[in-house]
Amino acid sequence: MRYSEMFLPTGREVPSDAELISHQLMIRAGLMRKLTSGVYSYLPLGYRVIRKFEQIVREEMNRAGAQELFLPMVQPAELWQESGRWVHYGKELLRFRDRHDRECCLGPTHEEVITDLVRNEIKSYRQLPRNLYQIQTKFRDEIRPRFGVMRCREFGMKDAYSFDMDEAGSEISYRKMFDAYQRIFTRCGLNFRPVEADSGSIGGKYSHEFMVMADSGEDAICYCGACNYAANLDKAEISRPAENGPACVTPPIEEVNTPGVRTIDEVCGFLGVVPEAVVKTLIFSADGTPVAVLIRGDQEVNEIKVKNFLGCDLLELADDAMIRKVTGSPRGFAGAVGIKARIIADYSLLVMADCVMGANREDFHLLHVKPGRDFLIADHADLRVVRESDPCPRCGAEIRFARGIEVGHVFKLGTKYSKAMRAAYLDREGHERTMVMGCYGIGIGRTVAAAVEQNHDADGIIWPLPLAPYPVIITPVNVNEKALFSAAEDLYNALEANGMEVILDDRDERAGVKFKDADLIGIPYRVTVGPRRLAEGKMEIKTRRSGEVIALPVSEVAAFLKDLVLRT
RNA sequence: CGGGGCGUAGCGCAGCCCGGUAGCGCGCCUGCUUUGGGAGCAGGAUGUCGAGUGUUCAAAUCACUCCGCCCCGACCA
Repeated sequence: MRYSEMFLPTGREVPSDAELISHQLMIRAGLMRKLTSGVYSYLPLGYRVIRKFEQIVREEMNRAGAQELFLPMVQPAELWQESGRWVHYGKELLRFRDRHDRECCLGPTHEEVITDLVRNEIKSYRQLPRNLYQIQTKFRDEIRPRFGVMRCREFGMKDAYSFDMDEAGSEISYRKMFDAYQRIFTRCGLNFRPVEADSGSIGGKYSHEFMVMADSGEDAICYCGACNYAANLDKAEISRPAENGPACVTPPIEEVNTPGVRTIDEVCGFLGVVPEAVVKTLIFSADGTPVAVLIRGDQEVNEIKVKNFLGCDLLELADDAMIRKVTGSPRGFAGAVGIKARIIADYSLLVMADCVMGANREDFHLLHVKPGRDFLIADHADLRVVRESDPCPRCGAEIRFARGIEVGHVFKLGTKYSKAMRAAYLDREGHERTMVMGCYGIGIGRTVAAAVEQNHDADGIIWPLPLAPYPVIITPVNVNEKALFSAAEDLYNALEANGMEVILDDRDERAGVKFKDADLIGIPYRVTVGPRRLAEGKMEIKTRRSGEVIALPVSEVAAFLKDLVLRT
């Protein structure tokens, strides 16, 4: 393509509303433009990158035995009512009514539609397993879109759904997708890591997220330096302590006056104790029922773990009214002794035998409280947020923290949707059985943004070759020098004849301008056609990533480039 | 939704406190010179100052309302 004919608006100014470097560069390099909050247009150059990535995704999905289809974006409310998500999905689901006043929504994901399709068409074990996928636009009315295409409302996603006869089959399907994802992100040249994850509102048994490592990533992950354990911080497990508490003699409970002392810090300062000796009592509302969660004073409750442990739909910190109801006191003095709520405790309580906690009485705390003696704990569980000092739950080695961008997620759904929507088949014996499902997503635009986040320098984007919109740009230094320009054109024609995607920067601009633009848009190889080298019968090839320059005889350039580009 | 910030030319911004003339840099158009890392000179075009209402002889500037965008918290590919 001739640059002069391209729709490629580049800019030298950093857009004022872009925070992340990938967002800034994607705007400056003319890859995309914002239409409205969380909604973006891809320009020709950006769309090329998108299509490159989609092609890699397609190839690997097909290789893994999945089949591509295309599902509707507009979906009827009935399906969502059937799965139960019409109520549970919340405001992210964009709902509207058509002219007949029928309730509809824009698909934020497609479990309902695919399950409906499959249950209508697949009736026999002979037709299983199946894995169906699509690359489609999703709409999620995000609370707060940000970071450009990284977290937007309308976005492209590859979503795949597997249907198996049983759990064992589903495990195999899951593994295939896991492996396909490894290949996809490896082919893109990304530094990534699969981590164990919480399955969130999509539901299901367990899942892995694929994280592109980036300090700017929204997700915190931890991983083990010794074994291959890695998990989202929300999910990271903490082992149950080995010992069952110190065998000390705990003095009887003592109630002390602590006027206005509410927080752990204040309690420690007032009573002269360390946070490790204090028990924090948090009152949660689990689907409206109060639950007291106990944890050591220096530690933090992981609400996702609490939610999963309780199996509730909505978990939030209790309001003042509920706190007063179960503790008989205002916020800040809750404790386990005499509380009118179910008590669950983090494992950290197992080894506490003489602790400080709220007295459920305004301006009072208790000393020398012993769990088991002074109150009963219904359940102990892993309920806290991991810390860097925690050992790896698998091998006990040191754990490390990092940040990442979630570009893919694989879920084992079990029978959550197939049961609710009655997706069943007849087995060999003629018995009706429920299909076992899995679902597998990849954020298309987000992966591209993550690639930019991970591959750029002060001059702009550095595309990994497999994602590059064009692998090569030819830059004649002066288009007004006939011999020079026609040498550039000859090379351009030769490469195009070879089926290569190449830009000829035929603009009547100064060389510096063209170099800056070529760097900004991140083309991996730039051929500079200038008078000095051409006088020697040579052209220069500059590698964007390394900055390395080599000069080759004009006659060898085309073959050399073809080799470079096809080698990968 | 709660908290904070911003809206003036295609982009980045100044002007607003203290009301009276809309400005700078980049980009864009024309011409000449220039041509290996964002050229120089000369000339030129471009604005319902986010929208509405009010105060005033007079509003980008003051007041109120609304809208949009961005950032910090609860969601997820």
